[in-house]
Amino acid sequence: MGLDCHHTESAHPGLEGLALADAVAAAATKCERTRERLTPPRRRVLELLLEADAPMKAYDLIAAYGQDGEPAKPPTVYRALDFLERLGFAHRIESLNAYVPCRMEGTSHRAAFLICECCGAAQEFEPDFAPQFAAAEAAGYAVRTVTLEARGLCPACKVES
Amino acid sequence: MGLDCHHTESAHPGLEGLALADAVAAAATKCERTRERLTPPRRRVLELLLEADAPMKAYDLIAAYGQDGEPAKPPTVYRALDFLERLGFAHRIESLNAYVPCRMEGTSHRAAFLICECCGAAQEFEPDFAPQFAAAEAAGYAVRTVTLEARGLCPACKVES
DNA sequence: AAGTATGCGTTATGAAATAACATAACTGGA
DNA sequence: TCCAGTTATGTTATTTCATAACGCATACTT
Repeated sequence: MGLDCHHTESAHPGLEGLALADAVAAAATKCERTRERLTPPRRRVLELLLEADAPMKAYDLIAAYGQDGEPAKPPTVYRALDFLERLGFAHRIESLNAYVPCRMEGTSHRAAFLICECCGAAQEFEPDFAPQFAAAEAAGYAVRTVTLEARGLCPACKVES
Repeated sequence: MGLDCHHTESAHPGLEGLALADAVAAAATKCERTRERLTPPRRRVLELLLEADAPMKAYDLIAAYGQDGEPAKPPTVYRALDFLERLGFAHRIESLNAYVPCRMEGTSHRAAFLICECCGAAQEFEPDFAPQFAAAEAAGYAVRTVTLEARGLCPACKVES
């Protein structure tokens, strides 16, 4: 999927310049409030995710890490991703083995994505998990996190296919 | 997660003997109806999934494949898994990199799981994706498949923890 | 200042999945 | 029944994804 799609529009073009700086600053502020540390590797990985137009693979992040072209070592990036996920700044998309910055406001432990199988775009949306929660409670489960990944075609790709 | 859980009960104990044979026979019948072929490797992997008490990793299947202890080659198992997923006989649980036999009747392209972070059990449940579908349609997406994975504690583990 | 916890750098390894190509087995016509 | 097309398997090797383990550095906390 998502191989050689010619639909070049991106639902979420990456951030640049001021917008990028603002987004990083906002994350830094949030960290300060909770006494978390947005250290250089964490900040760098967050930047890379925010700059990207599409979900990034861990090894893409590793390759892009150094401004000078030097790659990072894998644990550097995986640790940063763990942190960013823990704080709700990023999500892992399981079915893609890829990562995106969080586009939603409140960082509840929930994430829902519409993934285009043609162009590879992944759009986060606000999930309403009420029926699923109800089913889980009925089964006696105590739910902590929920992730949902819907696969199909985005509006642009739907038209042309 | 699911490391050294002492809660030995399994929500879905594996099948044995007649129950196992019946389940495989049922799959064979379904295949005949749609002119699909339940070949020996496919049948063997399905058996292994049905026998298991919990989600199985691909390399567990590879190791357990031969009755004589001989492992399978990875492509053998991955191809069988592709087939079983395509026909709705098995599901991949993305957040575990593991596979389970389908426990639900109708094989729609949907799957929802309650995954216990303590004992590793994964219970399939019937999803009601109405609100998510509505959200997707509203965004212009044409949804093909949906998977949902809820993580938390199963009833048994909830009590003791 | 000492002790503890957290994070980073580094090397190496482990785990999960697929590419590529050759061979074999079904399927459906002529 | 033979041939051609398709589908499935066997096999080797490789790629992709992720973590273990260790030592050092930095930051909180008493």
